[in-house]
Amino acid sequence: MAAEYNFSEIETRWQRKWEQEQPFAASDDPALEKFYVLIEFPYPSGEGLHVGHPRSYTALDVVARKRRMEGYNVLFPIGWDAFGLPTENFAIKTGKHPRVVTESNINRFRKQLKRLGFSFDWSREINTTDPEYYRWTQWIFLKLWKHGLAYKTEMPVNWCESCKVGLANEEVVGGVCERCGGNVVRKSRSQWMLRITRYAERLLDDLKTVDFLEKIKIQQTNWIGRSTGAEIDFPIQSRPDRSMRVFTTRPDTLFGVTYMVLAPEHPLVEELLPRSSNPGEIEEYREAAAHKSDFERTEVAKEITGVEMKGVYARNPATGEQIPIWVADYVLISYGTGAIMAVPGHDERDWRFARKYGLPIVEVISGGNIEEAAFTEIDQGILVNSGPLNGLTPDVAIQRMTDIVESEGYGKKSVQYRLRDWVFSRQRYWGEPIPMVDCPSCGWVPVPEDELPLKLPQVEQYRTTESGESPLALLTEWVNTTCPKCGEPATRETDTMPQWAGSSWYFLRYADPHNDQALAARDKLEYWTPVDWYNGGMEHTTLHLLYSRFWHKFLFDIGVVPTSEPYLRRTSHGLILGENGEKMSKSRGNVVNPDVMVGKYGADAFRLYEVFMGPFDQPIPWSTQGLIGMSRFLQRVWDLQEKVSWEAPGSAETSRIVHQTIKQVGERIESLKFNTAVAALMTLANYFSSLEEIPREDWMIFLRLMSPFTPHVAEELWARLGHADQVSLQSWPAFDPALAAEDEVEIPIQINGKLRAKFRAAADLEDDEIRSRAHDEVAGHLEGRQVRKVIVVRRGDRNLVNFVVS
RNA sequence: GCCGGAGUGGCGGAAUUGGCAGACGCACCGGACUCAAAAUCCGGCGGGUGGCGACACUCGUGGGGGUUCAAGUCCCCCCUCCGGCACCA
Repeated sequence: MAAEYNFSEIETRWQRKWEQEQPFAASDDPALEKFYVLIEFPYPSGEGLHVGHPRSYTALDVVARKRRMEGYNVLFPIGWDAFGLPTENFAIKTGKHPRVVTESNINRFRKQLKRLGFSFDWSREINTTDPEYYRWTQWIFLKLWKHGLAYKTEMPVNWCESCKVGLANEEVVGGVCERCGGNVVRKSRSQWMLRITRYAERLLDDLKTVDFLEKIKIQQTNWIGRSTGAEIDFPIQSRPDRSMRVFTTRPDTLFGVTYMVLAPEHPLVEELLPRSSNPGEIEEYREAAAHKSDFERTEVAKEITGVEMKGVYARNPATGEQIPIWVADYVLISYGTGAIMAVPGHDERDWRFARKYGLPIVEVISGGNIEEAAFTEIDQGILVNSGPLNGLTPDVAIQRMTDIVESEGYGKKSVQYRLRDWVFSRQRYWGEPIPMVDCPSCGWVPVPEDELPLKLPQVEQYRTTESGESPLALLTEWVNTTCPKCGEPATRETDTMPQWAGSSWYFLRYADPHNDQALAARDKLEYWTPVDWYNGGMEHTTLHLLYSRFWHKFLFDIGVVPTSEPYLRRTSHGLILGENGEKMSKSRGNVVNPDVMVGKYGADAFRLYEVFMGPFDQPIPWSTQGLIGMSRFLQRVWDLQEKVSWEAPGSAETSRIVHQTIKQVGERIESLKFNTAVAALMTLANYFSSLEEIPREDWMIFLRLMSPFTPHVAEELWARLGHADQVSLQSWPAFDPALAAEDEVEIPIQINGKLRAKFRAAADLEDDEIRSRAHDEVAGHLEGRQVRKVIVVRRGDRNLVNFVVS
């Protein structure tokens, strides 16, 4: 009689062995074929591990373990994305240093992860808050600066009026402060920016070269938001030396322009103000627009407003017509040229605006009813009232007009991106200090590379100052320094980097985590990168993925990394919801604690449930009952070892099912269908339990297939067969199609598409034979009816006969 | 508003991409074991009609229409839910 299935004893024992022997450490041997599996490294929050974390980790652990068994040298690393707001907020509340808080959070996370038996290479653990790590984050920043990709400019920040704190965008929820619910306004501040827009085109085009889930590519594409069109100059009548440049995607509608609009922040407004007859009114409007928060600006979206610059006119370069100029905040300074030509007949917003202020609406494309609504279709209608464009379709007219403006010299083809430059400053304590010095005579001067890391100094308080500066600004002796260039007194930058900084390159550090000469040695990067398979949450598809691709492309350009894309394949997992189907949160009281679950049912059952619960990429509600089902399954598997026999002869049937399972499990892991991979294993186990004896060879195959999912129990059962080595270090079972093939198949018979009967036949039976056997089987149904056609389908194990009768 | 995803038993979900709808698991029901319960094992489990019965017929994948010998899967229209973006010219 075998011993009880004591999962906790078994799991602790194997985990201890792995801890001592480090069997999953990746070796830097270039002779081996490598495979780099990456999960998003966690933020070590004070709440500890969430049941959502292990969903992705287990899935990729399955992949990593399978690849190892397939003979690859697998790198499956782990680390900590440890800078960030919750820790800082906790520090503000308790006065504990964020470093101390971070350390204890990490210790807890590490312990929790180890308890789940992931095959991480713990020797490569990294931590973004470690000065030896952020030294290189700062180094990359200096390189960006040197190449003109970092600059400082006035930018609005989110400012909570009641907390007196600058907020990150993520902390502004519905226009109010996430923590106190106070009103958030925009304050202008000088901020560090990164020119990600310079990479917009490559970030977009290179998506074609990588294997990301289609929806991820679509989200990135939308986020980058490429628009092609033309820039056109409209001369200002009273200022012949000035013109107003607009961007439009519809140059074909140039003859329909009835007014122009400048964004309130547009510099031309200032210039033209004295020429207008109503400067006061315009000033007032600008003031009001400036004081609107983002929230108000979008809230008021339905109500479109503006003010005319009376007495100032532009001239339509195509028609020579005089057109009025308006200032309106539905035009954004940050997109295009900050100015538009308004075509109310064929743009929905312009139409609403024209209606409201009684501006003329001219039809230049027939096909709609511009009295009712703007006609915006691009694949319908014919150009009218448009001189040389008359009679063309809009798509042709767009090309024609672009050529005209170019040849006439008042415009040019133009591509605009919705992507904005990356606001890289945070007025926060718990982040990487930006290694720059402000010198009165030299301007911004980088801290010399050999002085990195520029360590985060000790402070008394962690809160952003009343004036909205980082807490570092209060450290006079730290702020006051000398200029690295001229040696004169200068001041340090006190802003820190956003949390996105450390995570934009961490996967490179894993290749060579202890290097103190470079972020990683070139040969190690050449060996390990790019990442072969990266999985993470959909919430990171836009920002993190884009930022890290941007940094990687930059590092490629300056010769630091060998490839221009960091990740070959990117997949994503769905959220785990509470049992009630709502998002898990403390306030909803539906949080499931992984420690409790692992304690009660074991890590193997927990892992198995994490991947079995449903389709990997979809949100799924948690079900503790479902987890209990997994623990029952493992108990049954444990009991099966009783039946394993050296003598059992093995049968064709058993081999067939075993080999079908090898195929299914393998394929389903590769295509992220972990839930059905587990189902196939269960089917095999159910089959085993119907046998009197299980042939030892077949059982060994089963254990190898199980081991990526439930490594502890698989090792234990493997060891109990008398093996001294580990099952996770065995090779992945080879699939033999000949053994998997059925020699007899069941053939369903349909009459007019309706199932009427089935029969069993040899798999190699001739079609004619099948037809006549099938005919006999359903003779009763066919009596008195005329068979018009017989369809026989023979496709692998998909067989079918259909009689079409009348 | 725009972009994406989804809608299948009481529940989570399968269905090799046009070929037997409901794999696998949960819940539930019945039986065995037990003094009893739990655990475990065996059996059942979409709806309807007929039959004591193995079974037969019939309806059934959000709704409506279509293509096809054959539709959960393809096409058109509509409804609902989830995620992302949102005055982007």
